[in-house]
Amino acid sequence: MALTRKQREVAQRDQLIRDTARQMLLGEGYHALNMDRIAEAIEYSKGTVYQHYSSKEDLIAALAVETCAKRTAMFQRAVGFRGRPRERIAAVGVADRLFVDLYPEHFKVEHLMDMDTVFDKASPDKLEKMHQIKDRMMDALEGVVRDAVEAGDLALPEGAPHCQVLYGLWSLSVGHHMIRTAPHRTEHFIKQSDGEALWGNYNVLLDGYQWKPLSGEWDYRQTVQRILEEVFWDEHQRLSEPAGA
Amino acid sequence: MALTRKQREVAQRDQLIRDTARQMLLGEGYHALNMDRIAEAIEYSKGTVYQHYSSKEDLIAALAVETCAKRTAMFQRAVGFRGRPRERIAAVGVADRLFVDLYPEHFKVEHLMDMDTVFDKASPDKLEKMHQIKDRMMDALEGVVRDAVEAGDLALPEGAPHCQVLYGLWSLSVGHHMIRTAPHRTEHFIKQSDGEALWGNYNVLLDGYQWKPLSGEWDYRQTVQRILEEVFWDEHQRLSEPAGA
Amino acid sequence: MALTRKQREVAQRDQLIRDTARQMLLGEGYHALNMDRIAEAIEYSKGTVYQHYSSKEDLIAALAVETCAKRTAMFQRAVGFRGRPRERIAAVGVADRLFVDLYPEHFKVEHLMDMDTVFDKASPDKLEKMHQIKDRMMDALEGVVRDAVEAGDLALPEGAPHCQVLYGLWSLSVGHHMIRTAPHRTEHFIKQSDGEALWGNYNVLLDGYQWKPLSGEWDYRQTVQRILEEVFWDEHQRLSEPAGA
Amino acid sequence: MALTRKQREVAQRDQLIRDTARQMLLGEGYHALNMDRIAEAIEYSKGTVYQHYSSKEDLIAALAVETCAKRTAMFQRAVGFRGRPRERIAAVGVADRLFVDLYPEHFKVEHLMDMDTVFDKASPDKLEKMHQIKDRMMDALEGVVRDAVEAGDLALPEGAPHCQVLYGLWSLSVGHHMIRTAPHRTEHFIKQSDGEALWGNYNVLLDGYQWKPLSGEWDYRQTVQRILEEVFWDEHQRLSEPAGA
DNA sequence: CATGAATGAGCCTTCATTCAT
DNA sequence: TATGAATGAAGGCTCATTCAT
Repeated sequence: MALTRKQREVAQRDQLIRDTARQMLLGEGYHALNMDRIAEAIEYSKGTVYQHYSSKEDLIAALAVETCAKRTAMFQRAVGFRGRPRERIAAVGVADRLFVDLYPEHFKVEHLMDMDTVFDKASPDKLEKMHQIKDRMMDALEGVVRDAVEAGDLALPEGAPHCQVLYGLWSLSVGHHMIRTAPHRTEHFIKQSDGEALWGNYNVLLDGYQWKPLSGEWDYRQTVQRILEEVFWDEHQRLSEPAGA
Repeated sequence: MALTRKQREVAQRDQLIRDTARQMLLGEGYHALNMDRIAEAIEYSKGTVYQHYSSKEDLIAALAVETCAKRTAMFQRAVGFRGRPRERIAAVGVADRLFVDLYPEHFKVEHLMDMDTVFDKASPDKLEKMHQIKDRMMDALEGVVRDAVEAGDLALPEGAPHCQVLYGLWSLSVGHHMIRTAPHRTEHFIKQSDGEALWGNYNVLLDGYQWKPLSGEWDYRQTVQRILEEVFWDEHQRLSEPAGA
Repeated sequence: MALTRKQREVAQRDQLIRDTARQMLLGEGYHALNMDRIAEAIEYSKGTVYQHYSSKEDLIAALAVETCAKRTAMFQRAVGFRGRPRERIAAVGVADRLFVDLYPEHFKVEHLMDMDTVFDKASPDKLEKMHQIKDRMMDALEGVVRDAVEAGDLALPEGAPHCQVLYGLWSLSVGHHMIRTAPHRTEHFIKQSDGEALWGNYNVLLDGYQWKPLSGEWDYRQTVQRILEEVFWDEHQRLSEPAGA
Repeated sequence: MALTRKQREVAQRDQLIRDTARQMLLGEGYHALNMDRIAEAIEYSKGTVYQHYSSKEDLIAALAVETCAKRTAMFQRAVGFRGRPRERIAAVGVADRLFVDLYPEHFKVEHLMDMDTVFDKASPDKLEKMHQIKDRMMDALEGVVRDAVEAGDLALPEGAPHCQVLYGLWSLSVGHHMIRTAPHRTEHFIKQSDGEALWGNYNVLLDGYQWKPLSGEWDYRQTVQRILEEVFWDEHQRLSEPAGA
């Protein structure tokens, strides 16, 4: 048990490094993200940072893996929500909404992995892990679509492949994230609260696919409330608290 | 008039610089984009490049402005398509589809502007211009939505602000672009041809908004054909030609 | 006596460290030689390595001292070979030949001591020891030359100081070692087996000094055989065995 | 012709960089040799140094190539000395003696090329050039040996390959250089002036090979004088001048 | 105007060494 | 005594930017 404390410290610092890196990325942009500044910010030496991540690219990959894993886990839990497929896919939407707020820089990091030399220099096991996580995410989502089709709740348009609906939801989500985290003046169309914009379109798209809404009267609010309470209470609480707490 | 030739040469080189920068960005990624390589590629000196763009950030901003202007222009032309609002907004969808293929790096550049120090160092007039362009784009798009509502073709869901539908379309588009240009393995959901995926969801979203389709039988293909012929013949031709020509 | 086991363990580890360092130097070059890798290779911690050697330079000095001592010891035994001076100096030649094969990195290490900061940072007693060893080596060698001169077997050229012959042999040896351990393409002149090249010139140089060969017919092979059997049987055996044994 | 001045300046700085690097290597050892210090010493920026040599390894390779070329050139001139083979090979000896004094760090640099990652990172053309230079050197030397054999001046010992004599001379030279440039206390055997030690053994080795000396009485001094005057006057003068001049 | 040599701040990374446990 | 996490000086290299020609 003597080791456990050390290990905990290491794990904590691991987290600290990633959080710091994320914050920099979000706050001051890509160019502000460098190993020197991270070391300075966490008040450890550069060498120590390198004992956690063998290179800058490895760190970036770790950031991506971490949030991707969180996202997958949230989606898996969402998919497990008890109810009709439409309710379960709605839970995914809720998960996504929460995820944006919890990890607003997620797609920034993912995009970084493309622009940079990350693929060449990140440790292969991280890349492999990443791929597995994404596979699991797709499996979960596809499960809901399949269930919906089987249950007769969803009839895909003729010629539309099985995955098109997922691609639509995915695009909406990615686009939303990108627009959200841009420092641009986007007040053009965003006159709604952050989540509303995504959530509204999310459901409209599902409606467009004629994914059968629940029992005549579909009460968004109530279902969302149930999802939050039954599946994402922790995340919901965390976001409701004042930021500094 | 003696100056005119000079001016033309300058403008040509301007274009050459931007095209070269774009190509590098798309082909070899952000890290390969540097002033040395650009100068080398265009076979002019670095000093000359700096006479066109006062800094690297200024060049990147210019790239963004250029494609954004193209996009706006295409959207404006799309909006001017003669027909019912649904046809006009379909024309916007067609424009977007063409735009992705013509300037696949557009959102990469836009994203660069966020991650980088671009906003601080790019010339203010470029940023101003950018804003104007985006405003014009929004005006054009909003016009269609307003017309649709006035014509009774579109009834926005209760509580949904006027711009939500645009935000949905915009997110879809941005998300699609980002996913497209990622070197990731995205074969997960993309089993359709490039344009299909976007186009399909674009229309489903409109359907979701219950934006009235034309005259009972809505013939996608025929309308698209008309749009291409009447509005985007040039762009369509350019994309159909063999790349090298 | 309880300590003795501990002491033995320490001495063993001492040897292990030096052997490991040597192997790295020979196999992967100077840049691969660092305290981290040594610690890893011997499966002890870096701190432990530092308990043996107070600095990297101290370790390198120890390597040099060790092989230098071996070399001196071999030369002293060679010099003690029973026979005429020419036979005794031949025994030195045989010793050198064997030494190259046993410690091919010896001059690499010695050279390192020059290039590096070794002299400033190695423990003074090691440097002192080194000097003593070299003195002893010279004493042994000079003894043979003196005996040869006294016995009338060798008449140094006019004006040639007493030590010139030794300097010649020494240069030959050092040069041979350096050429041998270079990864260069040296196939230019080396068409002989490894030892032959050195051995041949060694004797030719002695002949050049008109160092009287034994009894009319000088049989290289037989004398070498006798030297190996009577003086260097162990070393000879060790080199004849398969490497892995 | 306008360019010529620039080019001259560049060439001069090229030389300055190499000279500075050499000086550091000789004076303060390998660890003192780094790009920062070189830049500082030549009073140019690091970037400028890198415009001359693309990497540290490339610079080291350049050092080696330069002195190796000088050496080859000197040997080629020596070989061209008019006289019997023995006189010509003596001229090579003289060349070597001068070379040691002119470029005392030569073999240090050559050795560096082995220890370092030089082979991997130096520009391939430099490595190729190096090889060619060495080939030319060997050709020149072999020519003399062949001529000596054909002229009946030299009868190689039975079984000794054609190149053994060259290997002997080469070893002597390398060994001498290494011993000379070592900061060790080598006063053990070196009681002669610098050149004497090498020169003496050089000739003794040739005698050992029974390479026929000239006309009964062979006058070293006079021949050396002739060689210096006819072939290496420049080098000889340069070395005779006070160092600082 | 065009050039491209020169600059130097800044970044990533390594590794000898120390010291609290 | 053994450990190995932490340190931070040092070094290699890049690249946006300037300016004398």
